[in-house]
Parts: sequence; structure tokens; C-alpha cells
Amino acid sequence: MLMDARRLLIFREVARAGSISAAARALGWTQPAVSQHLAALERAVGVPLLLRGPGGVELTEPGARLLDRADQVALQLHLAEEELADLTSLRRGRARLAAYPSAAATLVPRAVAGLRARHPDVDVELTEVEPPEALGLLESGDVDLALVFGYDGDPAAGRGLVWRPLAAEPVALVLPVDHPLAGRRRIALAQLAGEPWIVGCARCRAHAVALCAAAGFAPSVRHVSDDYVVVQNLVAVGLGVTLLPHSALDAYRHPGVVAREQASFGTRTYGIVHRPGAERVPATAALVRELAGQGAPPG
Amino acid sequence: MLMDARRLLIFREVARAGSISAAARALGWTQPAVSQHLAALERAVGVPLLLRGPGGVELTEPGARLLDRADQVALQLHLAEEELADLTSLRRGRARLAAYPSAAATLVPRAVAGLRARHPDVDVELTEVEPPEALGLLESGDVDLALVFGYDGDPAAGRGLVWRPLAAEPVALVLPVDHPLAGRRRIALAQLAGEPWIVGCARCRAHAVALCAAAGFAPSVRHVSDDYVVVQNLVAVGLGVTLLPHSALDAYRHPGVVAREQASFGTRTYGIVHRPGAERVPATAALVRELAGQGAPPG
DNA sequence: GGGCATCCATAAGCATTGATTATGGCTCGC
DNA sequence: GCGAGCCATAATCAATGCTTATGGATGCCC
Repeated sequence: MLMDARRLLIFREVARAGSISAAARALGWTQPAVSQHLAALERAVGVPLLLRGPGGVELTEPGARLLDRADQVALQLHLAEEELADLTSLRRGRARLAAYPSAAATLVPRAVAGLRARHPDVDVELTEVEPPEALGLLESGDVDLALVFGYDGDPAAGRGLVWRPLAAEPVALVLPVDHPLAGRRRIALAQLAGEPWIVGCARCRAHAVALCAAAGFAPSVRHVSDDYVVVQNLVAVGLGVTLLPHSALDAYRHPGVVAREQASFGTRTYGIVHRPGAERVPATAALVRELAGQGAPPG
Repeated sequence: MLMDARRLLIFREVARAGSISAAARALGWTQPAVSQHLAALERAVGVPLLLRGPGGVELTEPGARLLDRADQVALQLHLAEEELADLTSLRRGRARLAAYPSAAATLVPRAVAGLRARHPDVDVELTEVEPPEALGLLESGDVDLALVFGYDGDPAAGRGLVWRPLAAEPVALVLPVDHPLAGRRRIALAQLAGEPWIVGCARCRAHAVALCAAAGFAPSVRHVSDDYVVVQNLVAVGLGVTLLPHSALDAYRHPGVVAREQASFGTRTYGIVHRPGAERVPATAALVRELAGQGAPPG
């Protein structure tokens, strides 16, 4: 086992002070306390480290060597404290974020810009992935935060992760501008039972299918794409209809489509997932605050 | 005050083992012991250092930074132990010796050669000075050992130093070869009352004067020199008589002088003086053993 | 899907560590 | 020679720190 570092630092203090009594005063202790620590240290190393004389102590050769190491240890401890203080006060740091595409296009850039403005040396590393992969990255420790969405419930349930919902966004029905129903005030999904449907990721598809089932039909899924630009282009040229969340239409809006938001189309909830405890890491916490739209620390 | 280095090393062990339980096993402790230390460390630094999950722990960014420092601290402690082991086992080291001239010419070279043969990387630094200055160097911390002599009693008495006599050497009366008394079997000092006398250092002079006084006369001191070569040359050409210790005649013997050792001329004791505790410093102890003529460690 | 193994945290008990006060030896300076 | 510095040692007591005991949570396996 390694030498007792505490006693090593006490020894260093004695060497610096020039006497055991002076070191004790500097440490706010009594003289015997320091004396006993030194005796224990010398017993442990098996060699006299300092020669006691009236008027103080003087280092032996082994003592002088050990003092060099003690200085190094003290330096490292000091550096450790400084580094931690830097990280705590956000003078530096890093937060790794996985986000889904439409968020990466809208919410994330704003949050990152806000964080950079407040803390220029806190770096954000963004990975754009769909929610399931984001959770995988989180579990493997490759990212600190995952910005994900779910149509209902907790998208990270049962995975040992923490889910913090941020907001619910409406889901819109997307039709070509020249669609017969494009001008109607209210649209019933059942009216689109005969249309070809375009769906995105597995969860979006499940949501669409569930909505249609509730409306009494099974949609005919003709095209599949995660890309909200691709999907809107397909809709615009009349290849089908689709459902898209508000943020996807916020990030990009094809002029050839119309979007109708109705409560009956449901909502999509997005939020942050992280490993328990990660929210207390300063850089991570700061990014969470930015994403939640409250850049300044609460309180 | 600095961070608790002990807990830092426990944290390091946890990071290395991958889990608190594994670290506890490695340390021969129970899991709660390590858990509590980590909790205390995190409380002290104010930042989570690792995220607990089933299957073990994972470092946060602050934890990763702190681990680097912990490694440095452990390295320094390890190096400290190695260096001390080197010094203890005489794989390296240094002993600073102050010795008076005739010893420096005879006893010391043999001792240094012996030490070097046994421990090639233990360095001896020799300073040739007369005993009083040697004690001064000892007190000021400039040497570890002083090889000194005295005509009676402890030459370092009352100075807070340790006196270890090594041997008593006879004192010889030194006459020119052509002196009328040169052939006599026994010589009484009183017979030399009319001769010019040559004396050396203050203590040697005091010894000579005391001897002459005991013989009933006050010597006429004509020449003063510490240098036993100079003194013998003066005697050889008939400029006076003198008293010299055996070692001075052993180091150099002028053909033009005769030396008579008699109990009545007294003895000169030489030995080692050191600060209390210094005899336990390995390099110093080894040199003491060599000087005492017992190169191998006792026992 | 329920039981089991493993992870971690917390609480309470107790032994050791580590501080204290008290005392004594030693050297130096007045 | 006496007082004021050093330092070491012994004895006492409190706090630290390790223990056992327990509970919550996750993941694996049949």
C-alpha cells in the first residue's frame, strides 16, 4: 500500500515551517499532534527524515528527497482543486448531446448559442440521431444528454434513465396545397382512408397507424422516410399525406403543402433523457437549462 | 486546505476497478466503507465524480479530470517510496564528512574506498578541516559527520552533538636524527626544556604545554604549524622538537627525524561526531561503519 | 415474468485513529 | 542558574471510519 499522503503533507509543512512547533501553529494544532504524525511517518518509512535540535529541525538526505515528492503531491492536489473549480463555475467543460433531426435544426442551435454566449469555454458536442439510438448512446456513455420525443408516456421508461419532458408539440396533418380537403376547417382522418400515406420512424408510424385505427381504417403506407424535407416534397407532388410534428414544420416548410394542427391528431412530447445524477454535472446542467429555455440558473 | 488525498486514492481505485464493490474487494474493505468515502469526496468537491448504475460506475467529466490528478499523486507516492528504498538499501546516497588532515590522509581514504567498493553509488563528500571548524560545519548542517580528535574528554561536549570515540593513538616525541637524545631508550621531557618547540593547532599546543608543565618547565615555542609535513621538515633541519600523533607520522615520515612513542607523552583520541539521529541515516551510518573499521553492518 | 444476483445507499454500532492536555528532558541565552 | 524555546512521551477523550444490517433498483435467467 502507498505511503500515507496526509502525513506526507504534514511533513512538508514541518519542513516549510522549520520546526514542529511552528508547523503545529500553522496547522492550528498542538505540537504533540504533529510530533506524533512525524514519528509515525518516520516509523513507516524506516529512515529519519529530520534531525531534531534546539531551535528547530533540519532535513536529512532522505527527508530532502521526500520533500520534493511531497511538493509534487501538494501541487497535484492544488491543480485538482483548480480544475474542479473551473468545471464547477463553467469556465470550462463539455456536454455531449444526442438530438433528433428536427430538434437539432431548431431548438438545439438556439440552446448551444445561448450556452456559448454565457460560457464560451464550455463545449457542446452534438450527435444527430433518432431517439432509440440516442438512448443507446446514453447507455453506452457516449453522450451525456439525449433530446428525444415520444407520443405518449416516457420514452426512456424502464431503462434506468431519467426522463425530463420539456414540452408537447401539436401534430399536424400535412396535405398537398391542391388537395380537396386542404381548405376545410376541420378534417376527419376517416376522410383520408383512401389516400396513400407517408410515415417516418417506427414510433411515428405507430402513432399514425394508431390514430387511423381509432378513426376506423388501416392506412395504406406507400412511402417511408425519416427526413421531414423528403416527406414534405413527396406530399407536395401528391404522392401521399402524412402527419408531422410542429417542430418539423418549423424547421422546414415546403410551399406546396398545407399543415393542419388539430387536437385529434395528438401531440408529440419532447424532452431530455439522462443518466441519474448527470443533471448535477455543471456543464450538463447548463445545457439542460438552455434546452429548457431558461438559460440563467434558476433562483 | 487541500483535498483529502486518501479519498482521492480511494476514488482512483474505484475508477480502476469499475465499481464501488470491486474497489472494496480490492482494498480488502466492505462496500459501504468505500461508498461513504466517495460520498464524502463528492460532497467536498461539490460535483458528481461518477454516475452509479447497475453493473458499476462511470466517470463524469470532472471525475475523469480528477482521476488524472489522482494518478499523478499515486505516481509521486510510488516514486517517493522507491527513492527512500534506494537510500535505505544504499543503492544511492550521500554522506558529507569533515576530517582533520592526517586522518584525511590515512583513515578516510581507506574508509571511502571500502564504502565505494560495497556501495558504488553512495557518494562521500570530504572536507579537510581542523576539528573546531569541523564541529562548526556539523552545527551549521554543512556536513553529516566530523572526524575529530581530542587529547582528553569529549571534543564535542556541550554542543548538542554525539561523540563516538574510535581509537586512541599514541603521541610521539619527534627529534632530528642527529639529536643527542635520538638514541636513548627512554626520554624524559625535562631533558628538552632548553629546546625550541614546534607546535600545531591550539589543542595540540595546549597538550604540549600541559605535558611540559607536568615535566616542570614551560616550552619555548618557536614555530607554529598545523602541517605535519612542514613540522617534520623543521625538526629535520634542527629548528626544534615537537610532539606528533601516530597518524601524522603514519601519513608522512621524514627520513631526517626520529619518533619516540611513550605512554608519558599521552594519547590522542580520535572519533566521530554527529548530530543526534544522524547515525540512523543509512549513508551516514555506512560511512561510520567504514571509519570504525567494520565495513559490514554489525550483527 | 418472477426469482436471483449484483449493484448502490443509508443507518446504527463500535473500534481505531488522532487530537488533546500534562509532563519531562534538553539546549541556549540572559 | 533560571527561563524560554525546542522536542518526546504518556494518558485521556472525541471524532473518524470501518463494520454489520437493511432496503431499493436494475438486469439476467429460466
